[in-house]
Formats: sequence, structure tokens, C-alpha cells
Amino acid sequence: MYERKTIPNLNCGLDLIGEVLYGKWKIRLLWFINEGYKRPSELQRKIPDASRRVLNIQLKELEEHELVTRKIYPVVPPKVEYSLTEFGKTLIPVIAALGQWSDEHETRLRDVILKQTVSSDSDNT
Amino acid sequence: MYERKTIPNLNCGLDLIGEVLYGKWKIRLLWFINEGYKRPSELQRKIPDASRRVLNIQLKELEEHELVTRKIYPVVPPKVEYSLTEFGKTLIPVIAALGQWSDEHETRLRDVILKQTVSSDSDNT
DNA sequence: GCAATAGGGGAAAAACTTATCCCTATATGA
DNA sequence: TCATATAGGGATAAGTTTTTCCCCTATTGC
Repeated sequence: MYERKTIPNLNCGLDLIGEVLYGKWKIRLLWFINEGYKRPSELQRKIPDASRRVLNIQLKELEEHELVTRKIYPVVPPKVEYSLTEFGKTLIPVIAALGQWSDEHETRLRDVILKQTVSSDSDNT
Repeated sequence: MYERKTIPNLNCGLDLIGEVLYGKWKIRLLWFINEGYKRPSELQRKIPDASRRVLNIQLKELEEHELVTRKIYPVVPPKVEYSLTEFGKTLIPVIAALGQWSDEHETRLRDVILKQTVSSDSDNT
């Protein structure tokens, strides 16, 4: 596994939440697990843009941070289910707030993101 | 400047907010600007762990995303002040929710983050 | 035997972010 | 004249994350 070379900043609260929530797909993983998509293959289908590998890695990190638990059923073919811990559940309202804000401002967000991405043809002051 | 090679995912709301809020220091920049620290040098003093360079870059991105405005005073030595736009201000409650959650769970967060970071001496199942 | 399904992981490359170093310019003060 | 404060940018290096590719287990079905 990759080993960090810089010490994480843990000064303020915003550093702390950053540590557990950073990762391109983590917020969505938590969200979908909360919605009932528990098995790795289900989550992969819900987030097709992410590689299988990364989802595994990020799920493992969420597990290490005690936000989700992983239950392995001893069957063949193997079956695994993730669930939110009580701790993980406390994050759901926060994620909901993020989601609600983006939904409210969806159009504008798309505008400013695309304006920046798609190269600057029309540069309006 | 750096040019993206992968298209951003803009499927769901959580993608959108990710686009404008990702960046190691962005949330704190917004927070401190909201608290009244407006000048680049002030912000750098508030966030000493970040390099001057990155703060400039991330401030510029926040500006491109219309979350902050930059006002340049034509004086010497130069003076610049950032302010939240109306759009940016709508994000403050969301950031407050993030901060509140981390504050409520600060001890536990430090635990799980450090347990993971400081190498695994005691591996408890 | 081979493919599909369900889970996982190592190695390396590509992509992306952040840090470091050095440069511009002006006014003030030593 | 030189250092400092102010604001910013380019080039490059270092660090980190994500993707890609390939391999492994075991069973069912063809």
C-alpha cells in the first residue's frame, strides 16, 4: 500500500472531516450504502465511472475510519455486504446538506464548472 | 496552467459540489474569508501550512467558480481583497454543518485517523 | 477445459495536486 | 543601497490518488 510522506494537518475540525471524506468516490459510497446498495458489485454498477479497484480501496478506508462495516458471508460465490455504522449514519445529514445545496444550485454549478473546463472562448469580465 | 485530461463527472449533485470544493484548502479559504480575513497575506497567515502558491491558485479557482470576488486596489504596495459572492455565501451553512459534525466527533475522528496513519502496531480484529 | 460470477489485490502508469525556488514591481525605512 | 512588505507568476519537483492491466480463489454451467 502507499505510505504517506506528509503528516496530515489535524488542526481544526475541517481538517478532520477532510481526512475521512477525501477520496473521489467516498461521499457517494456512503450515500449509496445508506440507500441500501450494500454489495460491492451493486456499488460498482451505481458508480460505473470509478474503477473497481478504487472502490475497494476507498471502502476499506471507510471501514478503517469506522464509518462502514463489512460483513462477509461464507458462501460461494462470495457475498459481501457493507453497512453504515452508527458513526457513519451521523454523517448522512451532512452529506444530505451537501447534496441539497448542489441540487438547489445545479444549473449555476454546471455553468461555472463548464465555463472553466471547456477552455475560455468568451471571456466576460 | 495545468490542463485536465479527464472529463469531470457531472452526473449527480454530489459530483457538482465536489468540483468546486475539492482542493486541500478551499473550504478553509471560504470559511476565513467569511470570517473577515480578506487579504491574501492575512489568509496565508491563517493557513500557514499551505504554500503561498497554492492559496493563490485555489483562490483563483474559487473566483472562477463565482464563489468569491477579487477586488484590486490600485495602490502601492498592492492591495487585494477577497469577498464572498452571494452564491458563495449560500455555501457557508453547508461548511458550518461540516465543521459542526467534526467538532462533535473530534475525539473519535482523531482516533480513527491516527490509528490508520501511525502504522498498525496493534491490529485488533 | 473455458467462461461467467462474485470477491479481492499487486504493479506500474497516468493523472492530478501541492511544494519549492526564483522571478517581477514599488514604496518605505534603515 | 539593501531589506521588507505587498501581490503575483513560471518552471520544476515531489507527493498523492486514480486508473489500467493482470492475476488469484471457488463454483456453476456449457
